[in-house]
Amino acid sequence: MTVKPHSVDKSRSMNEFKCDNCGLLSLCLPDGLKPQEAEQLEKMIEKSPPLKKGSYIFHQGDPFTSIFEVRAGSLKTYTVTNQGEEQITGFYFPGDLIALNAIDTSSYPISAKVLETTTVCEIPYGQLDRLSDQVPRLRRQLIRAMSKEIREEQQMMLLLSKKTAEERVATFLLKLSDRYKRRGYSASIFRLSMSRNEIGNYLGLAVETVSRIFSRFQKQHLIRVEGKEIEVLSLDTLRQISGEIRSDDHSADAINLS
Amino acid sequence: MTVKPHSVDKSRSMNEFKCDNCGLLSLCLPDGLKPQEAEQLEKMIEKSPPLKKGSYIFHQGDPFTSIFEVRAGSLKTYTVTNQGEEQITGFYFPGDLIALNAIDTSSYPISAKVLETTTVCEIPYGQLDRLSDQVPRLRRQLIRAMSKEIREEQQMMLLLSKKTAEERVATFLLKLSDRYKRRGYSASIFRLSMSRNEIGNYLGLAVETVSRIFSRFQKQHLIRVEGKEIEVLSLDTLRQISGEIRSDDHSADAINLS
DNA sequence: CGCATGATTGAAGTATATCAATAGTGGTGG
DNA sequence: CCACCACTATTGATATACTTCAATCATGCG
Repeated sequence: MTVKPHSVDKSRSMNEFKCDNCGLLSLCLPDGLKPQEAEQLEKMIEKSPPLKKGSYIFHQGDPFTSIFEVRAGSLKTYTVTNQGEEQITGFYFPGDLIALNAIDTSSYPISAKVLETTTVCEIPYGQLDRLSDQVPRLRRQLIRAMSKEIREEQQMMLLLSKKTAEERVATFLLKLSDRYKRRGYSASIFRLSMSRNEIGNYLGLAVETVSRIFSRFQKQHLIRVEGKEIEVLSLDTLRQISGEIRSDDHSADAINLS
Repeated sequence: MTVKPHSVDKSRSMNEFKCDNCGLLSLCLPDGLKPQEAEQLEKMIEKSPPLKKGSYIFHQGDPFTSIFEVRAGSLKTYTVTNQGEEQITGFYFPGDLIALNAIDTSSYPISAKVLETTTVCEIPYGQLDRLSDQVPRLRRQLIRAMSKEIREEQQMMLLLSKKTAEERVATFLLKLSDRYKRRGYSASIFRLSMSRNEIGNYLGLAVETVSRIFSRFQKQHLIRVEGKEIEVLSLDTLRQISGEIRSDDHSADAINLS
């Protein structure tokens, strides 16, 4: 099932794949690159064949060679503790970059496992690094992506350290909703590509707790759950529960003191 | 008490400060820079006067201008939730870089508050970014530092999500020990610059729990606590408790134990 | 020095985990 | 295409690690 980085199919026919809508150029590189720069980048990138659910992009401990970008589908990354427990460190969707945490190491500190049929782009880091010398914009985009990742993980620390189970689940659903929305999909109806178990693992909760809270939210008509299908019925209420008030901009928002 | 970034004293006499032992050149930039490169970097960096305990390097929401490096002392960074709760995201010691999470934002997403008399170097990011164009090594070091930060936060996620209170405290002490050791101080005797409250906040525990576990560890002769003074009596046992077995080869790639 | 703040220790409460049992899903091969 | 089986999800009952509340003790700063 494992697909090693180097085993990514390099024999794709030319032009079958264009980086035009590649995340490193769009989502991850919002400023865009000049056509010429884009071409250089494109040359070094290899697109994987569709990877089946359960296959690995890389395993924890594998020698680090490349970062990856999700093109389609979704995946999870996780570390394994010495006790053999798995801790999911993130879920990734099209446009997201993976393995930014491996850049200054010799081997991947996490595993990346595909949640549904997924394609990724492999970006050999050595080449990216070299190209960065010539294309400052590329370097900037990489740094931006990393900075963002740091912030998101700090948000996770806050979630894991301070939030109740309900707040966690609400936050999780909102985050998903937002990510789908940014990608042009519905913000209110989507399909969870991860299991309840994986959600619980990620959120620091038992499966049963996740399940119970889904049921509770459904009873309160905040969401409609049907297996992996989720419909968010009240983003606003969910936002209140999540503890992220996010008053969009007029942020004079009073302290919501309880 | 607040010291805004722009208010950092720029009127220091020349040569009172040398970057030779600056973390961006040493700890954070292990490969080192060529003398000429170092000089360029040095020119843009402003060293703060000693900042007193309780003062701020920057506040959450302040416009982002610079990253900072701790030169002496220590500080904490934290976010504030909408409910007004504080979540500490990290403790920083000499050589550590702060505000790597702000690079792609217009304002600092965290506050940085000094825990004891501390000096920092201010590195205006615009200038650093420009210099990075000319000095690839600099860019690489920045990226390395960020990659490492991402990994450390993932370790924190694991800690917060999977570890028991005892494991958390043990892990915390080991991490501190390791950081002091790397800086040339004793790995077994050191002074906690943060309060029990701050430790608890960081580890996702109540103060009382931290206190109790300190007492318990002391009773088991794993540590000796006397206020803020800590002596680690059995690194090995602590390591076992921490859940990070680390088959201890003193590796460069050491488990980035958080 | 003295008082506010931080630390410790004990007792009681609670959110969530764990255990357990049932129900639902989806993938596979006959 | 259906039937089967393993896996995943749901729901309830019980257990527990940690929090919260409370009271005392220590510390260090003005």
